[in-house]
Amino acid sequence: MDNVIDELVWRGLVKENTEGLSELVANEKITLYNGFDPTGDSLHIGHLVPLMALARFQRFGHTPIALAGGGTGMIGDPSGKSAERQLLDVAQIEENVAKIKLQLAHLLDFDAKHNAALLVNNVDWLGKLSTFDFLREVGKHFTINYMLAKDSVKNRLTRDQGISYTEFSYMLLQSYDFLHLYDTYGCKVQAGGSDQWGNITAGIELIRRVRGVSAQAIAYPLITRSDGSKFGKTADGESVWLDSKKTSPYRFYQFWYNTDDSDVVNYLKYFTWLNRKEINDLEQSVIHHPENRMAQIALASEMTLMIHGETGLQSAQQASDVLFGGSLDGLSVSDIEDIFADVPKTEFSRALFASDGPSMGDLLVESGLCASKSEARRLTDSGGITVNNERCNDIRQPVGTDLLIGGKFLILRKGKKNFHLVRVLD
RNA sequence: GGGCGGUUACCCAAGUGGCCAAAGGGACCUGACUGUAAAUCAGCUGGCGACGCGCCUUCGGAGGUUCGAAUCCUUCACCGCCCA
Repeated sequence: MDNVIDELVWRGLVKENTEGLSELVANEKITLYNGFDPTGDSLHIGHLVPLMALARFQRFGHTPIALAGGGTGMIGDPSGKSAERQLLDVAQIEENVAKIKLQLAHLLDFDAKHNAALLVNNVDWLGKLSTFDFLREVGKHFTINYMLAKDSVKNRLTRDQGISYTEFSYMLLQSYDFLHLYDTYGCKVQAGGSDQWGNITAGIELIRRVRGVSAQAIAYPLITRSDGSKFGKTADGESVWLDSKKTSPYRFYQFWYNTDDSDVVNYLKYFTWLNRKEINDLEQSVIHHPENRMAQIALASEMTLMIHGETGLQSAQQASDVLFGGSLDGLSVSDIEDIFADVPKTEFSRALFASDGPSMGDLLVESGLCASKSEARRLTDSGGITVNNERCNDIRQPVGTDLLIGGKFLILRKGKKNFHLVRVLD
């Protein structure tokens, strides 16, 4: 495959694109950018589609720019939002951008010889832009009619809360970003999620008017799951972060491993570096031997390796093998420490276990595995609780030191997948 | 500003004096089956306890009537519709 656009089309990543895009990309090594909001101090897997796409452009010799919306983040993009957003302060955003750069380095090559990726922050130029200049250089080129016609604005106009002048102006700032990057880096292509299309085309419009150049754009589809639920959240509704402190490598691995059969091939295309043949083989495997889950394993491994490295992948796999493979027999104390490093844990003092020890119910609640004693009782009665892989039938059962593995650990499990390590401190 | 209707648990939604910790549906959680899937079936979903039984806290907020209030009254707040 010699054209990045064909590659992206095959991967199902092109939702919209401007007409001249293929030709431009085929004829020259371009510089393109994709913006993202530094609203948190970590990226999550929802950011992966555009970032992986940038990385693919880079592998085809193009130069990617990741634009942190430090300035626009202080304004709030109305796209896809039903209500006015909270404004962030400068210091917070700076801090977020610094942390995010470390994560970007897993995906983009900032040290490449010819086409090193760039990370820029639009507060650097938007912060200097005076209202006066803004109105003369940007505002002058847009009619209100044009702006009102954008979906992001239209949707908000029909709502009671309306839209503030600030958010209404967002598309102009994003347009100015594009113009600035064109002037500074010769950046001719903007990429983004399809919800950004309105803002992106506004930028193309601005460049056409003030520079007479036809800039190009590509928009990625919104990633959906076959059952219609939102991609990127765990079962309990939490985001899956790239930061190992927020989402452990084990949980990260498990997230991908649990992908539905009907989604897994698409995800391999969207998120991994596996090539056409490898993915086709995995697709066959899903069709003929779904129970082997070769595709899920490949997906989970590739993603964990990319984000958490060799060590992260190993510990995630080892933990998964032990936790879902069965027996805890024969594991040493240090094995357990390693394997359960990624599992939530609680530490208790040895004194607590002195006499008969606490009751199972207390332990379940104290460890946070169950929200209340009522819940602990319900789950125990229905057989959903195990201690050291032995089913527990009575929450009043005292837990003495004799149950501790290696005199130190207790492995609590709720249902099939929720593990919790109890560690006794001397 | 005036009139009417509404506010119930995670969400939708019954309930209009005691049998109400509150129907039903969705969603979640757990069990069985399985492939750490999907589908299906079952159970469960305020809290505490001596757990087939009792207690405590909940029906927008605050007061009140009553032996007894989600249910009646007063008042406040918010939402919807109609009239100005």
